[in-house]
Amino acid sequence: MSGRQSGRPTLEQVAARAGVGRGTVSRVINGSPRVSEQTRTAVARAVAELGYVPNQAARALAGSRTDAIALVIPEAEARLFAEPYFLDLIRGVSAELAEADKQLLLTLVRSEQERQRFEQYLAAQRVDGVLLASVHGDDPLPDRIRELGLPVVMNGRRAEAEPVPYVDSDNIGAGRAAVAHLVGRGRGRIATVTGPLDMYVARARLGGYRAGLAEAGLSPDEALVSAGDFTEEGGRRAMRLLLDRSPDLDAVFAASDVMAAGARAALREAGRRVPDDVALVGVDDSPVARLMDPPLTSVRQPIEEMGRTMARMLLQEIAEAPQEPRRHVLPTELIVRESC
Amino acid sequence: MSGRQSGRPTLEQVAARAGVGRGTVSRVINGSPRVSEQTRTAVARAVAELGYVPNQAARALAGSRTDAIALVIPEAEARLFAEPYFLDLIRGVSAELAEADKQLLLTLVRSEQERQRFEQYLAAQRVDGVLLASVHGDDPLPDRIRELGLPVVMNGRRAEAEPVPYVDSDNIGAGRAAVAHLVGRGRGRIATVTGPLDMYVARARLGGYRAGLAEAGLSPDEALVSAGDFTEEGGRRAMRLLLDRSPDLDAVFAASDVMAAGARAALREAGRRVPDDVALVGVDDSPVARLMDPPLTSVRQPIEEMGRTMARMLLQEIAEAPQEPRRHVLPTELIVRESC
DNA sequence: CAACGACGTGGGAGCGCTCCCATCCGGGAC
DNA sequence: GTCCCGGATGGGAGCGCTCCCACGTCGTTG
Repeated sequence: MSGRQSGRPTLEQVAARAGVGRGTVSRVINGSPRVSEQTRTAVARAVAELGYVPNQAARALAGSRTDAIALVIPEAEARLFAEPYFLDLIRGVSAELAEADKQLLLTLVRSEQERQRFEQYLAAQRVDGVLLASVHGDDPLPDRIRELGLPVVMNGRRAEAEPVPYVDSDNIGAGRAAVAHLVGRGRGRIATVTGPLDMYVARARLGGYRAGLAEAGLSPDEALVSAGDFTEEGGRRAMRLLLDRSPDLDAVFAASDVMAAGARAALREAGRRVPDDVALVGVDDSPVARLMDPPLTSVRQPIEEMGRTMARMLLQEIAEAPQEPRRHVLPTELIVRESC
Repeated sequence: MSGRQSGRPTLEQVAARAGVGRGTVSRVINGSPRVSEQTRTAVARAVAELGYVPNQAARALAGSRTDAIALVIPEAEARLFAEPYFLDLIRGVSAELAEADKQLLLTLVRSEQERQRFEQYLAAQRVDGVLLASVHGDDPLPDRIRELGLPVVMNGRRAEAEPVPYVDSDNIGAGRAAVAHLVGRGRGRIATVTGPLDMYVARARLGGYRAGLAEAGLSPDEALVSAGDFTEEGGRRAMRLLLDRSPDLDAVFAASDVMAAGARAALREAGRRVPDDVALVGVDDSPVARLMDPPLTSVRQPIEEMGRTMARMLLQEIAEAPQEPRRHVLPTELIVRESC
């Protein structure tokens, strides 16, 4: 209730009130150990009395660090995965950053022009590091950012071997688990609707599918593989193609829930019952899976946890104290419902 | 390709290169008209040659404006509306801000403690203004922020009469449109599953439902009104209750798609066919609506447009040049599908 | 008992920009 | 020719902080 007369208080004013020097207050604020207990309390009281809050701009200017990190999401993908994927990711990142008292700058990139503008930001020293979601197979951005000297962590990777630090989910394991489950239910003609194969995530899930077949002693059959594009319509088309080519299939592993929904519609059109005639498994465990009829068995990714891990890794890179490895592959989990 | 030797270039260096003073370069950068054409070009060339990008922190410190705005989303709601609602909103906000070259700081608030921390940020002068999504009926935050002297714009409102600038969708119109459609299809016993009535949005949709009945000359019946909580489970419970109380109902207006999905499940359990026995309408036009069986008729809100409008309003408030009114109610639109 | 670290502290020197005032220049009015 | 005015320009004075060096003031060592 005091000392509020002229704008926000500054370090200087706190120092005067506590009867110490500017440097000392700064030390207390930043938790330096080189301050006596007595002084510390005196300063803390002055801070409380004046309601002092450090000016972020001044801090950033003097200390050349912003306490903010950027999360970049390509707009096209945000639309594609309309699912809560990105929200979950954001939630995880946000939670971890909040604990570290860092700001989250969200950047939706929707055009090449905006991507360039974003590189400008980086150059303007607005953030201490960058989180990249959903990187394309040939995206040069991660490397560009590193050239600028900024720490980066990606969600997913561009290829099996990825030089830039990343957090991915075990997409191969996801495919294997799905196939194993279907095999366990007695299915022997298991088809798959893949994502676009220029994305590593799609290739990995397909690889898992193949590995699953091999482990079950089933021989691969390219007629049972059809490429979708992670959209519902794409799933529908791919499913029609599969039914056409291999009418005897008795199960389908769709590389995403949305495609599974499309496949389900195509199955209905074709008069196939789920799960009686054809069992169905998706990936993502999105709300859509729960609401489908019948509810969809799906492989869950720990999306929020990926977000948290990314943020944690980035903070360590920024602190130049990477304690964890620079690559993380988090486990997936099969959620069994009535679709198989 | 030049002058890259010592960190990023500063204003001073650009000035030296262009053979002018610091002030002049600043004027050019900021588009001041008081610069001769000739000087302007010379400076522009120096900027390009050195790859100069203004340091944001220095700008903020000297100019006391940050070119960043905060978007605050209560975590609980983000979970509730798991739908793409917030992503769409973010998309709109982001698009508008990108055009104005402003940064978007996303803040997910998940506890009272974090809310207080957020107020600290504001005091730390990190942002020029605040966008508030999904405000509770009795949320004091909007007023608190205004007390701090920061411009605010909310998404939705706390009550019919709302002092703080806001952008809302026409929820009353949504209810009326839904009912009118059902009446047009020959339904006469139209029930509704509402949202939690301590939220204005829920009350408004209920109000629209009632207005719709009145306009059709149907008499209201409280046995046809049941409160949900915007969750699937809540929708299911409310629907069961309605079937119990009014077995003769022939249509339901659910105040959200998610609740409609719950209601649909309850109808299935009860052996009622949709739309033959009971017609169903939701609100949001979310992906869930499209994927339901049968696909759900739903009232679409212009979410992304709301985001854009909010951002535009806020920018005007910041510039102290509000050209638009401080309240916006955007129209909704009925998307007809097979559920009625 | 002098010399010497170690610790706690004060405050100068910037960080890179914006704001603003003083200065300069040229052309028109008298 | 002199005076005046307005537009263009240079650069000082901060903005509020961090960094770091210098300065006591002790307790300890030889």
